Amino acid sequence: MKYDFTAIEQKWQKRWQEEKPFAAVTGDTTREKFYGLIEFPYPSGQGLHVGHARPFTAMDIICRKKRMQGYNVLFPIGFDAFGLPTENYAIKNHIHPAKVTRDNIANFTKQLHMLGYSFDWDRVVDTTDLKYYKWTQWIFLQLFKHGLAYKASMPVNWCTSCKCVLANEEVVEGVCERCGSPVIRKEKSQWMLAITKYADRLIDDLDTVDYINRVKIQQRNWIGRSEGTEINFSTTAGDVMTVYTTRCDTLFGVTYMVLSPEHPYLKKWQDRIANWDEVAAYIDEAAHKSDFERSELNKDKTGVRLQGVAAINPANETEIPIFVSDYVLMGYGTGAVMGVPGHDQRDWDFATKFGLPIIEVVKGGDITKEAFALKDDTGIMVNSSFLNGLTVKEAIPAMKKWVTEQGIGHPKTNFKLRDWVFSRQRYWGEPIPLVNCPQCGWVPIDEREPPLLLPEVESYELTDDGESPLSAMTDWVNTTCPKCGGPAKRETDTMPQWAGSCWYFLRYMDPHNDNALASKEALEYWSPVDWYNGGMEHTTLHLLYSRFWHKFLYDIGAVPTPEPYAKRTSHGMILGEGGEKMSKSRGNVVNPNDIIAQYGADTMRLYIMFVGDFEKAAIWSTEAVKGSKRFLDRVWNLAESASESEDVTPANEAILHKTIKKVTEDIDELKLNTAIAAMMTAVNELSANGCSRGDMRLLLLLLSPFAPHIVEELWEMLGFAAKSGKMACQETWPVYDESKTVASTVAMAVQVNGKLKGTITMPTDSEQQAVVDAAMAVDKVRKATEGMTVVKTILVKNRLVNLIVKPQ
RNA sequence: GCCGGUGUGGUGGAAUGGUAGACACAGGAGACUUAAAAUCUCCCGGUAGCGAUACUGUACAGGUUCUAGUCCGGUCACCGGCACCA
Repeated sequence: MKYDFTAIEQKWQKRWQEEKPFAAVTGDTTREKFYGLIEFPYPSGQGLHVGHARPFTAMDIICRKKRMQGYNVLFPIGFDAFGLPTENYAIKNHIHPAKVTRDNIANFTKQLHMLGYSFDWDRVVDTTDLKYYKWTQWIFLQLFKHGLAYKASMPVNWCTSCKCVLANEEVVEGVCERCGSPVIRKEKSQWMLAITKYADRLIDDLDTVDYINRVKIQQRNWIGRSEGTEINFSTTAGDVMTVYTTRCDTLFGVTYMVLSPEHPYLKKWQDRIANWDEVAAYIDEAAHKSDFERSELNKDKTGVRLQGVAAINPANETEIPIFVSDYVLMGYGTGAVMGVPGHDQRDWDFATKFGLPIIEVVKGGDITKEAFALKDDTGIMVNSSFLNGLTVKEAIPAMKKWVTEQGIGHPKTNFKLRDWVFSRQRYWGEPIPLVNCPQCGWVPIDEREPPLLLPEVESYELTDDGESPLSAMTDWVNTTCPKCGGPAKRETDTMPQWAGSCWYFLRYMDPHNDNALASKEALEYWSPVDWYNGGMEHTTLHLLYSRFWHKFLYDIGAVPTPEPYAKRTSHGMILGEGGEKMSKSRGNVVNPNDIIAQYGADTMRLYIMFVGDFEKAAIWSTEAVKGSKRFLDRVWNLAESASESEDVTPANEAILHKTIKKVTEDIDELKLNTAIAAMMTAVNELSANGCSRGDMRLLLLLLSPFAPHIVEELWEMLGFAAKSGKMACQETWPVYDESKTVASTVAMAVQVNGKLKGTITMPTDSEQQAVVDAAMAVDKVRKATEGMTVVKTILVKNRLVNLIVKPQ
């Protein structure tokens, strides 16, 4: 019989879905659970991409093995379906985004089935489903009620093409992450989420979870905790000006101050500033630049000195000038910095340009050439009164203590992380369930009322002033205040795409619940997610946001664990044939459907796992796919030629046990490429030795998570299915016997002075004397040791012997 | 600039400090075939040699060690992230 993959795959996919579904979770909550999670896809019009196949296949393998090992496994799938591409497509083609979403989900579903993934299809989640997003809205309302959602007028990133506010995280190199158009700054009243209130816990609790290191490091750097000091400077204007510094030890070296152009004192001091016209012009210029332009253009420092106002250095009572310069950011610290040109390179550049004095307060560098910033702990304090003679490390706490005692400052922790801009002036997103009442302010809709439906609109186009399309729907906008009953208006902004993905893994635990986001029992049993795999690109966005929401839900008692994911791994990208990113414009996108049609889904699954180290980027090669197909052909032929015996062939025992061990361990460590290589080696050996049905049985069980269709077919063909009444995927995962993985003899390397001279075959666990005797019998060893004395022998059991020799 | 990662045959990639190149792809030789495809067998880092073999080889130049692709310090290149963060 021929290996007809198309027929086989259709047969088994149908059976798994209709006749013998095996992937649904069991209600048996006494069994140990395993919750394996992949990042649910955005159902784009392009359909599934080989980039999806890599993480999906890996987690499918892990979950299929866990099921065979007896776990109660939850392996769900869903769709993150709100978002701009769908909305833009809808606008362009005049099709309702809900319809676009439905069609795309149907297409994705078909493609996912074609790859044989063992998702629990009863638990599909769609973020645009009212039954789902009413709970997204519910979580938002809880955030609002706890003061973590607030409205603020602030400069926001405004995409000139999408006509939409973007989060800082969505702006890449000054352009919109999605459409590539320039982003400018614009003042707008926005809903914000106070993620910064959780900054400390988001960092500290990383110690409690098993994430790969680079994810932890990236999150820590993104949150950017910095332990410093706030110090108050008095000014000749009478106002006290507060600065933030991590180097309070250099206070005696401060020779000027700089304010950010947005600093409120500038306007306040307008009448005192003699050169106000010049200052105002500078402020205006800065306001018209995007963040990107500001950082681009500021390689050369610019700024204006304020005439008529000065500050006093509290350490030595010296009067120092104040500047305004756009290298100081209003959004970080206090929007004001103290200038220490001797020990900060930016300050040094600035002081040199404006001819300001440079004072050395830490000895160790040459401040006439460049700033002596903190390197190692080499510097010793000078010109600093009571700090003189101390190291920098000693001086920092000493100065913190001093400013605190003097009442002019205090230690302060700052974060780079900003609060999350949560509004979008868009249609295709969750409506924000708030009402603005002229009497009562912002009021949440009544949670007991029917959920706030995203209404049908005539047009999804933005209004001319950049407001959401919803704002044009006066029937919907005009409502009554839930509190006082007076006339009020609904919020017309919607939530960003990240909202729905913040908690979807909770919904999978109990997806049809109408009374809660999930039942307490389901949450208790399934939390936390045992293993979450996803892309590195989501490390600082989705992964951080969802940890934040989850911590909040934990605080209000809605979920039982402080962290959502126990373990996080990350896959590398699949690059096109030329080693470049796959993209439509490069024309190097590989469609999994084409590979499935030509080679079958099992080959596709195997190849995408065999292509390389899972965590690293890998280059796709359609040529190399053949190798995986050939392997399956060999498995097929081997099964057909297997002898009737259901016992394991003695000659194959060692290789089979070794392979069970290797595949079992490699799957747990996500080393799927070497697991497959081990099975290839086993097949090569079994072919050479001749194999029985008993041998085949073990091999098929190991291969079952990787290439499930062909395995089920062969399982049936060899009569195992008829005998046990079970499919291979329902069988018990094979266990290896350590003693059987070891062969009776081993090949050992013989070295003389560390150089390889030959190999010898020895009984396993041979003692040193026997090994040395055998080694000395090797011609090359005898030659190399002739006339020499062996001064030392190093034996590594079952691996090598190294003879250290010296002339006699 | 800072943070993280990577550097191994023609290619993708393997190697708890212990025989570098497993397993594949491509290539070469042969078998089968009228022929091709498929399949099977063998070869396949470099230099020298008919060959046994010798030397050499994991980005570069060092160090530690009986032994280094692996550990340590330095340099270079590439990839990803952040970027005036005080």
